Amino acid sequence: MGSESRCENCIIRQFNSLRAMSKEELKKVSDSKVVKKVKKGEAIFEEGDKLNGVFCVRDGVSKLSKLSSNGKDQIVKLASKGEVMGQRSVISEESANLSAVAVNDMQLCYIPKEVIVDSLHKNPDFTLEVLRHMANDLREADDVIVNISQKTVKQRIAEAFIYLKTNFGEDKEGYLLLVLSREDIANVVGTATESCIRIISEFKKKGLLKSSGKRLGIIDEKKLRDLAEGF
Amino acid sequence: MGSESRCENCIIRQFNSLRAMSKEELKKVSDSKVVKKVKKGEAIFEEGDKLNGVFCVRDGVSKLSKLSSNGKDQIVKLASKGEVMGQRSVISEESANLSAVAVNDMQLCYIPKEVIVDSLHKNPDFTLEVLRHMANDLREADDVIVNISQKTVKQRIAEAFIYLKTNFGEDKEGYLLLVLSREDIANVVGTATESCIRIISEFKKKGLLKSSGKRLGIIDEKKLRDLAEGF
DNA sequence: AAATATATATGATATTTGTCAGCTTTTCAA
DNA sequence: TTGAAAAGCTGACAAATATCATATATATTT
Repeated sequence: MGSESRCENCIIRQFNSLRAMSKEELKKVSDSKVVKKVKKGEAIFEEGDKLNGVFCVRDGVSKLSKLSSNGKDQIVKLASKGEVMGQRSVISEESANLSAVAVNDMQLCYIPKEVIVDSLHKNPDFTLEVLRHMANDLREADDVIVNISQKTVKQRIAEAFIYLKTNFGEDKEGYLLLVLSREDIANVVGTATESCIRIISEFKKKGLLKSSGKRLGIIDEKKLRDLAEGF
Repeated sequence: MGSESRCENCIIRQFNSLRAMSKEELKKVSDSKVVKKVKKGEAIFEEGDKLNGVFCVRDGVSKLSKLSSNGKDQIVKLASKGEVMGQRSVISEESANLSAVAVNDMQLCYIPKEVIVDSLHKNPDFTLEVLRHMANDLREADDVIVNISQKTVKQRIAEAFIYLKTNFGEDKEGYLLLVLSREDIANVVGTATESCIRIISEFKKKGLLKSSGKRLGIIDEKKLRDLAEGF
């Protein structure tokens, strides 16, 4: 087994709360973890599932969404390299409130909850680190609430593109690295797919966005930002 | 000083994360805390303030809201007896992302952050308890996101009344104990005040709600629930 | 009690957004 | 490669919601 498959040596850990674990704790995690490969479109877990562990994203992106009573999915968060999914459910000892589906091919480390829960009780540094991450998620969620209820669909779509660029980057040609379908973008923004398509078309016509195949790229970031702010 | 003014004896503590504190920790908290009285409409802290402590609600209700770029307030949470406000900012070492304003006359205990931060580093039981509360807030925030983006204003207002009844109760005459202005209800739901008033009027005409002065009461809870679910 | 301010109410209208239908393009597997 | 399925696109229309104007009721101050 290569040394990079040991959590102690995993660079990704630096980005999440596992960095606050001791050598011994990491050894336990590493010994009990299972590496999983998930293909684009496959589910990692579903709303209502009892999670017996958490998933640490090694590669790829997952959408965390919740089905509303009218049958539409609302994407609440996009989790990428370094993020830990399922923590909330394990901590609350509740079943998952969100579904996780792979947006592209993914590599995950599945860590059984026992070792996590054990550290939560014994290592305050780790617990505090998890708490800090959750505090950050909560602030982001509050921001999303304000945006969805106070901004127009056009503003939110403009904002979504800025978000995709700053969080997932773009290639040398200026296309967003994270490729989402129009439906997924609509589900992030909380609007109908057709409305989303219409506005993206409008942005293309106005020279704010460009597209090539299913890839989308930002041409005029400043104008998009202004739009998102309501100018 | 009456013994009920000592945190060790405070019943309210049973509802929040302070219950996981040791006797000694509570003694420290009690010695450093300051009781504050805030009148209806007064601000406790504002978005952007640096918080040097947290506020434990002893009595009354506070609205936690965020100003959007279009100048409207979005109420993200209503905090009542037992809840601790400002935790998130203290944990993240960031300035407040929300404003807190008293909805009615309030009594608060202000606890300097040092004693909280100290316990967060030393007492994993306490940290875990705070984490559990925050995990719960996060789940609630996710639910709000889905509701706001997928339900109609009418559904959300129906839901808001169910929420107000289950969380704050009603008097013997069947009026909600927590009295909110139509504007506040609109800001909880994320809609224009006029739209909110219109729908409340409609609900009154249909015999779902009743009003007397500024008090509002639920007449037909079942129909309200059905409405909220989209029937 | 009168005067003023604030909250609630309602109509008319404009804007935004969703829905349905049909069409074109792309993707993917047989 | 070719044909089915999925994704993207666009128009027409309907529904939901916001905005503006104005009226009335309620609360607050003088």
